Amino acid sequence: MHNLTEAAVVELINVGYSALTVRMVAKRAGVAPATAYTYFGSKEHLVAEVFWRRFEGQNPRPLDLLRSPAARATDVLLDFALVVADETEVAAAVTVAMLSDDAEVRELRTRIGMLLHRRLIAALGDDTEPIAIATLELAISGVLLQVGTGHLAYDVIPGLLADVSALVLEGTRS
Amino acid sequence: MHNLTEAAVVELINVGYSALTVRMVAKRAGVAPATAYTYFGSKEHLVAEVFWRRFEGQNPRPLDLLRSPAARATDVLLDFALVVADETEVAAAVTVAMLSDDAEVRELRTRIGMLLHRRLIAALGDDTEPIAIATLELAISGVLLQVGTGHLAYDVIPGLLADVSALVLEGTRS
DNA sequence: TTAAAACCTGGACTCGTGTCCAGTAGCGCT
DNA sequence: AGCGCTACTGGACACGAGTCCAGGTTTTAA
Repeated sequence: MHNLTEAAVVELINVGYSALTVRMVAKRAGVAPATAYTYFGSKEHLVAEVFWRRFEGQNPRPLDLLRSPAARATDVLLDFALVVADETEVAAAVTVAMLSDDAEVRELRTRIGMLLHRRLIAALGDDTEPIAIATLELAISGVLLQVGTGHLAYDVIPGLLADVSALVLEGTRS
Repeated sequence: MHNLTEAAVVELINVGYSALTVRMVAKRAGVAPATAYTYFGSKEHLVAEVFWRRFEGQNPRPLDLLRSPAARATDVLLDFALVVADETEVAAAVTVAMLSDDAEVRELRTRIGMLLHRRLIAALGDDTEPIAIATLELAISGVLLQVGTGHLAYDVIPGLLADVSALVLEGTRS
């Protein structure tokens, strides 16, 4: 079952999301297709789970109050993005899968959103302007989306997120 | 062929994206499935085309220099979001479809991104900070995504976009 | 040791995707 | 009227998603 998500990653890297078949993932994990479907109700659920496992399993950097709020926000967002962004195929797959209207995927989506929200609040303090938090959350969705579509390269993400955080939290423009 | 995109919208509203079948859309448009596939190489392409047609066909409000830059940006973003956001099913479908790695969809994605970019530049002037434009673009992607997943309701969009524009372009926080 | 419970398996099934192609209808042009 | 071009058709095809189930294997616990 753990093997399944790992096998899914390998398949993603090898053949990409659209060519990924549950049957192949199952074979790679040494398991019958029917078994795979008892754990993951859909291809989307399987792939979305990859993201959730990695994100949840991450231990966030400790809060460092000496750094600026913008720097702390950047760290949180960067951790989030880097969960998958260094493997373009995986990022693309996860982005698509996460949009499914599958019940299990919806559940994961909610959990991920809440965890990210909590981490941002933890990093910034709960007296931060809600609109600033919301804007950061919208921006990071956008980043994931752009990475998934290949319109944003991996190596510009850190700089971009730092700029966005600075703009949103400090009004540092240009 | 025009009938096809219109039929697709009806189907989306009736049964949603995952249950939408090209065969049904074709039948509704009074055309054989094979014919549908000569115009649209994939289900994703068909749905993405709905967005593109509507967005391109929109005639943008005239530039009103008396209003603030933030207000002008809000208009552009709002026009973009409202292309589909008032029909949740359509928004969800378009968001998913747009992520496909299909060549035709990639093409549409690029065109849409460029047109939005041009409209923002036209509204704000080409001396606007690139990071501000980029943040707005990321945020609007995020909005589309959140609407598509049902995590953002239609009626909060105008207020949200106005707040984001104000924050990003004027540093108006709280 | 043995019975019950939990888990896995192969294989069949429905249905939609996307492709292909030989045939036909319709249209403009001469 | 006759020609040719383009558009559409229907039907067959390979293949994967997701479901189902009867039977087998392993685990647990008595």
